[in-house]
This record gives sequence, C-alpha cells and structure tokens, in this order.
Amino acid sequence: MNYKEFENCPLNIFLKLFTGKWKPLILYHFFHYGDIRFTELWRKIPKVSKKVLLEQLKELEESEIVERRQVNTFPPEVFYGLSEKGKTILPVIMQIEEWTKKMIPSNTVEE
Amino acid sequence: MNYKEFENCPLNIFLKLFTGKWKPLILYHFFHYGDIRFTELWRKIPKVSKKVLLEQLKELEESEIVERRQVNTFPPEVFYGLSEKGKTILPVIMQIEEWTKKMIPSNTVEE
DNA sequence: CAGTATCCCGCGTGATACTG
DNA sequence: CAGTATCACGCGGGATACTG
Repeated sequence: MNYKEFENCPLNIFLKLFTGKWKPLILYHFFHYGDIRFTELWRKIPKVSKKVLLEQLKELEESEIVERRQVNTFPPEVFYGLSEKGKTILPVIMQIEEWTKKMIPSNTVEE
Repeated sequence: MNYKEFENCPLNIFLKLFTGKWKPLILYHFFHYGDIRFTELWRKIPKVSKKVLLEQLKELEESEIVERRQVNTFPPEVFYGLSEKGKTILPVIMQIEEWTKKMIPSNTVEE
C-alpha cells in the first residue's frame, strides 16, 4: 500500500468527511434537533464566524451528508439538516461514542 | 450544550485521537503488521519526515493507543505498536470502513 | 538508529465589513 | 437573513542538518 492507495482507504475517507473544526458539533446539533435554520444554528455555536460556518456546511453538503433547503425567497430562509445518507451515520457515531466513553477516561478540560 | 461541553463529547474526543495527517496510516500499519521498528515504519511511509512521524507517534502514545518499546540500549532499537486499548478500536474501525464502502462512492483520486 | 534543533511555508480558521 | 469579500494569523506539517 502506498500513500495514494491510502487516500482511497475507507477509514481515511471517513475521517476526511469530518475534518473541520466545527463539523462534529454541527452534526451533533442536526442529530439532536433535526433541521435548523442557519441563524439559529449560528446562535447555538456562538464562537464560529458566519463565513466559517457556511464553509463547513458547504463541505458537508458536498459530501452529501447535509442538505440545504431554501424555503422562500425574501427574506431568505434557509434550513440545514441531515440528508438520508447523513442519517445512516448515526449507528456508526453511536458505536464510536460507546467505545470512547468506555476506553477514554473523561479528561477534564480546563476553562 | 456549549462549546466547552462539546470538547468533552465522545465523538469529538474520538476524532481528536485521529487528527493528524499520518495517524490513520500509522494505525493501518500496526493493525496489519503488528509491532514495527521505527525505521521500518518510516520506510513504509516514505513521504513523511522523521520529525513529523515521531510527533504523530508521540501523540498516539499520549493517547495511550500506541506503545513504545525500547529493546536494547545501543544502538537504539525501538518498536512501536498498538496498546491493549489500541487493539480494542479495531471493531469500531471496521464498522466505519463498512459504512464508508457502502455509502461513499469510491472517489477517484487524481495522480 | 532513534531522536532533536531550526527554519520555513501553506492552509484552515478567524474578524470585520459589505451586499441582495 | 443568508451569503460574500478581504485581510490576517497561528499552527500543523515539511526540509535539512545535527547528536548520543
């Protein structure tokens, strides 16, 4: 296996899907709250700039994990949420969470 | 949930374990070949510098996923491999790979 | 052979203001 | 309200030489 082959390896593809500082948190909100309007999502994730949040959403959209739904034209009203493909990740995420809770001592994060 | 809580969320902790350009490939080799001597690992991953490879190994070691075993004193002979905790990740990785193969169309990576 | 010391660069991310 | 345009910066990663 050379590096190029590895680029195509499923584990790496999966990780690249989630690479991005805010993507896991974005998906977390979709899993728990369903579709969310852009500004509301932004309100829930207070430390990220609009530009970056939009970039991350766009990347997730290009991965076909997230769907963007524009409701009416003016003023713009845009909802983001999981696609059907995105919803199939849930069991994988759950197994990851179980493993992590069991194996990784819950580190205390300093303020 | 605020951002600080999210830092402690299992999904995020898991992803941080693998964040690092070469970590998945390093783990791939350990899963397939068991313990590997440092230089041999370096030979298998030709595009990474020694410095960076050592950094990534050190981070994995600090996560207690990888273990470093020094065999004798001179010349140094150091083996790296999965810890017991590291080995428990395998089923999780396998589920991730299955999901990815099923759901993500195998992108062609340009040369 | 394994590991360290420097120096360097690009990219992901951030702050802010502007537009339709 | 959703999205774009600039400008800027820190840090993860890379190249190279050196050390015990």
